Amino acid sequence: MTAARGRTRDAIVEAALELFRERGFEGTTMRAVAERAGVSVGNAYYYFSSKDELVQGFYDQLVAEHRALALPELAGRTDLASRLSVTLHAWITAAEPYREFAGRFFAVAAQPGNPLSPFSPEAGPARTASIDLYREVLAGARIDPDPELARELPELLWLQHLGVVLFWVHDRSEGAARTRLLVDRTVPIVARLIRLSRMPVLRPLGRQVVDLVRLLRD
Amino acid sequence: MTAARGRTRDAIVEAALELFRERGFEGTTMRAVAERAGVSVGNAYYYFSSKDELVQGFYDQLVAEHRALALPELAGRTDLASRLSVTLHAWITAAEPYREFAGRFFAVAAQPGNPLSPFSPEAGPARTASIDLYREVLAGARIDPDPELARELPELLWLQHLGVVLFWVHDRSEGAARTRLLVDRTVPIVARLIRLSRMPVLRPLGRQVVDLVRLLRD
DNA sequence: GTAGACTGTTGAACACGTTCAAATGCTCGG
DNA sequence: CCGAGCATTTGAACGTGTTCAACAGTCTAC
Repeated sequence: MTAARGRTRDAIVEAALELFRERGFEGTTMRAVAERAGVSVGNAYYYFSSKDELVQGFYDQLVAEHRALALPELAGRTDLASRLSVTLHAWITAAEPYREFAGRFFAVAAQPGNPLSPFSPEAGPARTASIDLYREVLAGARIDPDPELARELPELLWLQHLGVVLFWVHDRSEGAARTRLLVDRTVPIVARLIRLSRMPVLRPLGRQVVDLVRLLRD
Repeated sequence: MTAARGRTRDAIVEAALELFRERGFEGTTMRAVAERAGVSVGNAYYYFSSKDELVQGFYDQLVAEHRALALPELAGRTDLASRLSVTLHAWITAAEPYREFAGRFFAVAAQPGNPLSPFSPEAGPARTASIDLYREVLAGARIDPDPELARELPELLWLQHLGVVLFWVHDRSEGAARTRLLVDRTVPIVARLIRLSRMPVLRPLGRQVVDLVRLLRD
């Protein structure tokens, strides 16, 4: 019975997200998730092979919220620096409610081989969605970078995004103020580098960076 | 009895490192550590407040081994790119025996607030030692970077080092071949950027980077 | 030398993530 | 309608990291 299957699954995810918000990741026990979802512990494990896997739902949701928040801000802007800026700030805003347990969560995700790692196959859809957003950020900007570099730029901007996330996770400042400052400082550097990428002196550098990204991707 | 205290502590660290090597981090139980060290479980917790904390010993040892391996290679070299290269390759060599459990370990270390985080106060000595090594890497090279930038370069190179470590943790290739490739591709980029840092067009960029590092450091 | 305090040590007990054999419900060919 | 096969569900049980009340050993002050 597929409908029932879906209902049970959804109930478990919903209960988990609620509890994560209420008590954080560590503070949430599988027994509590099962109880709130109205199922047995074993049943939760029938659908999710580990506690870690329960947060994939949160993962997907965050990407969607980020997009929903960023797109309206992007409309009408053509300057790359400002497009990048609103996109990164939108992420910080979208992630805000999860700050407390995000640390633990991202630590889990940082584990190699973990399905929650942003580089894992399982996270492929969420990763692609995120990279695509940066593709749109670039598409709407009046820029004219080195063409070779241009092809890798969405992925490069996504890597910048990951860097911001990494910083955010460690950021304990009120309202993630330091992360916002980091964004404000980083964005002009990146925008300037992209603008300069056509300069003859920097051409070889651009090529090296392109090679590097391709190596990273396999 | 300070001597006994030290002896017990050492026995626990030693047992832990042995077992980590034999069975990995996850495969090592606190009960096994305590048994091999000839103490009770509770006693192990008297000295180390968690299993995670047991790996601080490994941390310190690795930094020392890295230095010991890098210094002889550095002697006689004056080209920055090659000095950077041998230093990073030396780290990969030093870390090789711990590849299997390093993933779990670094995941723990990536957790904000965790004493094992490279940014934590507890890891201060190991961090300083590592940054100092890069200070020496720079000191022995014939380079002439923007002076403002020069002051932040050791820390910047250490950040590059962290990036390599992060990649290495996820690298499953034979003999960490991909990480070595990454180093070979990254080092020329960094060396070129430093060389170019005096160029007028790049001056403002250098300043922005310096500001950024200072922000990161608090 | 002894009382008291402090340091070091013990192992049973706890809460948790996870597993698994067994029970229950569901589907579909006959 | 039956029953065989499959999907779903259960909760007790296991092994783990961690805690804690109790005990033992050592030092200090008198």
